Amino acid sequence: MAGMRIATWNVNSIRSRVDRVVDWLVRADVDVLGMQEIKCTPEQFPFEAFEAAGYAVELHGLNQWNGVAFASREPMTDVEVGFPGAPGFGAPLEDGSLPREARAIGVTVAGVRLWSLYVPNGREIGDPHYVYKLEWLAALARTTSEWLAAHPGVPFALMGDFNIAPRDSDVWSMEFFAGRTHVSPPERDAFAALLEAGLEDVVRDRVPEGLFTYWDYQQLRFPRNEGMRIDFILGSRDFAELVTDARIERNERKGKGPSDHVPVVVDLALAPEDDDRPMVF
DNA sequence: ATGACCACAACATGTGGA
Repeated sequence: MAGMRIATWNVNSIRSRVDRVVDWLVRADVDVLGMQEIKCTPEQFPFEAFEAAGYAVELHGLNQWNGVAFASREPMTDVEVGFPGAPGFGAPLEDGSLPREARAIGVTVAGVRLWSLYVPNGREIGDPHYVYKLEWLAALARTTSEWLAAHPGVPFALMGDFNIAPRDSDVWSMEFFAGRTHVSPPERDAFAALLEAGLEDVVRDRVPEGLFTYWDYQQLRFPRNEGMRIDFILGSRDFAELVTDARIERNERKGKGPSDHVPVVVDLALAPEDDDRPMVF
């Protein structure tokens, strides 16, 4: 294949939105979609709608909370659930460890390593969920750094709902977010550590400033355009060099029954295999 | 019009989202 279209989307329950998601996949001609907040187990996942549209699915879902997945028209290999060092959260298990939540799944497609991530929310600054969020992100940065060092030259990307607005322009009002999560310095430092590990935001410079990926359902946030940019595709240098275009699909927030997040899309140029493509001199 | 929360489990209302 000469190119591949990759997207990430927090779908906020796949069972309540499968028709919208699959319709968009086909309409937008997406090859690989990373989903977050599927909110279901494998037994509950609506595989049929994806398969009928030509997509295979790999997922990590434990219960009605969180849950991440990939849908792809190209073969997925090396499926990995959770990442090394990811902390758990909640009441300790019998062995004293904490339960691991369904927040990370990795796959390889056409030689590109991709992760679909749902970063913990954090709730309020200082809350145990906030501490967990920061520890989870620190572990992610460590593992990313180690993986990149061990796999030189392999295009790699983390994509998903990071629940962090790294710049003031990524929220509709810094006054509104004063003292709240998503914009606090420790969260922004945790995001910066991912960039220091060797990743870059491959979408930002290709979309307008102030174009958000999330708008709360409440208080007319979408029609007032009071949103946040918290969904990202962070690629390694080898990944970034393949990117030819990027989009935020704002229109998917419109209409009946939308997710509160919209898809983020990148197009990759892949080296053509020596197959059916005529050589052009 | 882009429009005044939504999804889950469960069946009343609590939890979680951000």
